[in-house]
Amino acid sequence: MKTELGKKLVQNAVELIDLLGLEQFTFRKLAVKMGSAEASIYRYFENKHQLFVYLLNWYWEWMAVRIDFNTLNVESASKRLKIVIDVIVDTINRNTSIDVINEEALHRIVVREGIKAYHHKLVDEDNKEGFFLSYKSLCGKIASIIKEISPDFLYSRTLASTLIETANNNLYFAHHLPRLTDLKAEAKDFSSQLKQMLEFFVFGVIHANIMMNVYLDSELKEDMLK
Amino acid sequence: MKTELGKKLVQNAVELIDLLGLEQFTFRKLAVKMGSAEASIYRYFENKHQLFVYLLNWYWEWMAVRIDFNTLNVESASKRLKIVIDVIVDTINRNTSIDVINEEALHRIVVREGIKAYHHKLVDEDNKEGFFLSYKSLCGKIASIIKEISPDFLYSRTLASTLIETANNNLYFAHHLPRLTDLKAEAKDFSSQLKQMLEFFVFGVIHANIMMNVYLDSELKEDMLK
DNA sequence: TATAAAATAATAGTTTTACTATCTTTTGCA
DNA sequence: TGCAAAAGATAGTAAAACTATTATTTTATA
Repeated sequence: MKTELGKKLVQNAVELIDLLGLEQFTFRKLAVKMGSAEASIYRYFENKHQLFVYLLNWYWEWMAVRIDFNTLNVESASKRLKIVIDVIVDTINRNTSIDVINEEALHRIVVREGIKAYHHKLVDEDNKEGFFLSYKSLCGKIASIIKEISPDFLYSRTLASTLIETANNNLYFAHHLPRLTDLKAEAKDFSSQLKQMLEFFVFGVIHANIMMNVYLDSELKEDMLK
Repeated sequence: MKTELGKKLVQNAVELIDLLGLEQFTFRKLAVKMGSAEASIYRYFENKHQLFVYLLNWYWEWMAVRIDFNTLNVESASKRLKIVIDVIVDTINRNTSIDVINEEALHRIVVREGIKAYHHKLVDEDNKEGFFLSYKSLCGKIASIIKEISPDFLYSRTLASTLIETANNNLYFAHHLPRLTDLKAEAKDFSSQLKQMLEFFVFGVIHANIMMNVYLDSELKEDMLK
């Protein structure tokens, strides 16, 4: 991101992956789009996978920054968690003339193909290299908010990663595999419906154990206990 | 699956994808392993992606059969849903001499790379071809059990797909990205811990609206409502 | 049973992708 | 001005993805 070519590279990579999909995207095509040479790109990234992971890290860190910015001075942990959901679901309006990265295009890439970064045979090697630190840190940030809301909640990390993945999945499903979700992509208030559903899921689970102790109907309680 | 070569192909494909990962797996390597020719494989499958989708469909249909078999004559919908969770999490002991498909290897493939089947640029084309009917039908089956438990629950499809994906994710995370889950892969009773967690999540969400009406503490209720 | 048609197998290609090597040119900047 | 680092141009290799062609076997039925 320090050199002109580096910026151009990342900018064009996001646009081209958004357009072609990760599988059809090649360094050669990127070079042609940029009016540059394939070999020049290899000076920045060893291969397509490393470029992809770089872009995802950029996204995850951008998310963390947006969460920090938007939750600053918000006392209530519950309110902060709701803001997290807003940040995950919404993309912001970007300033085309200033921004290097097209955040909306990158968001589409993340929703469609982000999981591929870590769902492969060589995850462990990648993980040792620190490829997923940003994602793990983002989940950690969300998990700690959950812990604030309910300190004795056992599954804060799982809930944090599930929140992110469920948000992206249902956005994707609504557009491409509608039978896998209850949301309708056509709905005018789709994004607020998605947020509402995520809040329902997240707060439902967080308060499940609290509520279990209150709601003493034996049959239901039995359902929830092993 | 009707011809000898077809069986050998599918059997060897599962073993090789398990071993190499989808990216490193090629038709040439498969042909060498089978002692057959690359072109012969192309007569069965147009390309690697179609073979992969075939294997996933086999898996999803196998899951549906196992669910039907194990929930037969089980009255309580809650109990049936728990059985669904058991079926998703556990792999069964296989009979090496009879089975064409190594279900444990296929399960590892699904957990690690199953999502790649539908997370790509050409989903819509694939979906039109009916590539994901088995998966959608499996989710539908689970969603209808959820509906039985709570007929006014709004998110049965989402919860069904989230259940499957969360089960696979947390199994995968525990082994490769432990900071993204609360479960410990080393734990002796790992699989029962995973089931317990999934039950907690699923029943927690299902009963969230019921319990909301009972648990009237205003602050918490406010948290859960938009 | 003979034989043509159809299905399957093996062989040998082509094209594209992923990556490397090498040399030349440009450019930032001391 | 000089010079090191970055970038560009060119050309290559190895493997992957896919195809066309020919050979062999199976099957269908006269």
